[in-house]
Amino acid sequence: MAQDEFLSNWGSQARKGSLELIVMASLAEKEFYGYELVEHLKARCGLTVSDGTLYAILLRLKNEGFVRHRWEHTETGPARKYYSLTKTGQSALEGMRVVWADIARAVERAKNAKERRDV
Amino acid sequence: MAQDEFLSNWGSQARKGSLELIVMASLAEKEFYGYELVEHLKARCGLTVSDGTLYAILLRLKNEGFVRHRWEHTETGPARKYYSLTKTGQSALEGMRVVWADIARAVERAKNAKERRDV
DNA sequence: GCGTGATACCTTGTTATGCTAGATAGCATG
DNA sequence: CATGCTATCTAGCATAACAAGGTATCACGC
Repeated sequence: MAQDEFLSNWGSQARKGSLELIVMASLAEKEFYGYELVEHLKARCGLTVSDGTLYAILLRLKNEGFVRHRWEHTETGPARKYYSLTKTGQSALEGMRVVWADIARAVERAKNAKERRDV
Repeated sequence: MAQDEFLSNWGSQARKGSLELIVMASLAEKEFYGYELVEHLKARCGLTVSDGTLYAILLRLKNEGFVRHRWEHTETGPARKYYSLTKTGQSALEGMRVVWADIARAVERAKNAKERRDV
């Protein structure tokens, strides 16, 4: 595999899970509809996510009971499905933040092992 | 799904990719043999990884040309396969660190969105 | 009315990775 | 020769990101 191709693929794998956390953290901030969230993630987090990926995540979160949605009609286009975080979702988000912090810490430790050993 | 079960499963997903980065960063520090690495990750990074997971990673990294290995016989037990990072692996590790930093930054931004918006 | 484009939602199939559970094998001790 | 510790490797499963495509609404030009 070419180096660029490897990195691209590895990035997809490394994003697993983190996207769910990012979506839930965003919904904890305010309501979003799907299409809006795609643009939000690009502008705010520098993440280019395809809408197919995002809708799959929202569906999973809904099946888990972490988000709910309400329809809102518009006069300038198709209706929008606004998502918001449930109480269960907020509680799950707390747990996910802890797990993520553990992973991030493990990566930091491994990355800085050499420097810290020299101290 | 129970909350604990969800978190456990989500953690597995979120670890994807990060383990490869952690292993390569560890090998950049010094040589390891597989079994040793399992204990190293537990002690140093607080990560409990099964050996099956680790050997699969090492095999993939070897197929990519990121690590090489040498056998070393012992007198107190079975032979050990010592892994070390190749030049290609070092270069890939640099790229992975950049990608990981992007992901970590995106998560941090999403997590802190509320606070920062209030500033 | 009819095509084009923008908005907005959803589905399907592929692929890669971590996890569980097992298999194999050397050495030491009783 | 059975048990336990070390050490490596394999097979099958579940899950999430991604690409590609489909459906439907509204506005605009012709």
